[in-house]
Amino acid sequence: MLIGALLRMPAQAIQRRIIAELNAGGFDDLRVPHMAVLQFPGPDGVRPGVLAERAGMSKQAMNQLLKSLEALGYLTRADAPDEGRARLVRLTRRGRAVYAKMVDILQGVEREWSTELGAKRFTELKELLCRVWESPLAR
Amino acid sequence: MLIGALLRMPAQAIQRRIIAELNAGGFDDLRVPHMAVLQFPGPDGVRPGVLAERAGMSKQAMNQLLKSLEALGYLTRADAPDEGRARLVRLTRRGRAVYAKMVDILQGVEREWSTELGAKRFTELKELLCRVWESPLAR
DNA sequence: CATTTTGGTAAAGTGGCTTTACTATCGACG
DNA sequence: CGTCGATAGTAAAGCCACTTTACCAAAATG
Repeated sequence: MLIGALLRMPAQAIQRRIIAELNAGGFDDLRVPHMAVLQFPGPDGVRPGVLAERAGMSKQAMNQLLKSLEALGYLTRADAPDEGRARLVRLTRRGRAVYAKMVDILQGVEREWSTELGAKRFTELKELLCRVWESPLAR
Repeated sequence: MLIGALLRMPAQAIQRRIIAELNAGGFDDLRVPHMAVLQFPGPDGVRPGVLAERAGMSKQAMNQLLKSLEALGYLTRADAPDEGRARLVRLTRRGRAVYAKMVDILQGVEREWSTELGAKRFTELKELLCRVWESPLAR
């Protein structure tokens, strides 16, 4: 079993679970593509272009997602105070609520994995993944 | 940093790299959605419906991908010998070539990570991910 | 101040996925 | 053996996300 599949499968499982639990928990208007915006570390105080680059998509595509989430009441796009042409995404109360819910869900996943693997091994896993993340390989 | 991001980011990086290297290596007609078919453990000898379930999409969507890959010469859809209504996907020579290329790319990634982390830690990482995969959590 | 670059927006086009609907085959049961 | 429900696959229409192309405004460059 190669590393690609070993990372992809649990990552997908977590993604499906987040969507399902958000939809069941009062945020039934969120769809898979919206996750590109809400992904860690979240869009609050960030420029649209930066979000686009993070998500690996065009600025236009990101802008559509942002307009959608703005219409649904999760965020606003305000003019940046310092630079005339820039804008800043700000989460609304509802936006902060959904982000907090996502953190909750993920912490639930971590508790389950920790029980399954043992706390020591789970910590080890996270540390190894952190090392990968810090290295330039994962970019 | 929560486990969702720690798994997602390297998984995405690997995905991007696979696409880029395949496109640069003589398979420039493959797009991201096609990866849903070529994903481990590969489509050879498998029924369309099974592939759809693996990829987490409808049978119709999978069928469109299969038709696309058939038109590009990567696979064929033959009638299953045992059951009249079933079909079996078979990789063509070109299909096997691209699958082998994907394995090559992933082994390259594994070598790099192994160098970066150290062989011992990399093996440890894979073993932990295997444990997660074997447990029912990752489904 | 003119030119280029950068951040963002807008609209049309493309393509992938879902929904709805259908055919063919298999298995179970009377 | 024949009917009926379930299963495997296909087909077409609609929707939605993303790209492409084009554009405007503000900043940086000279």
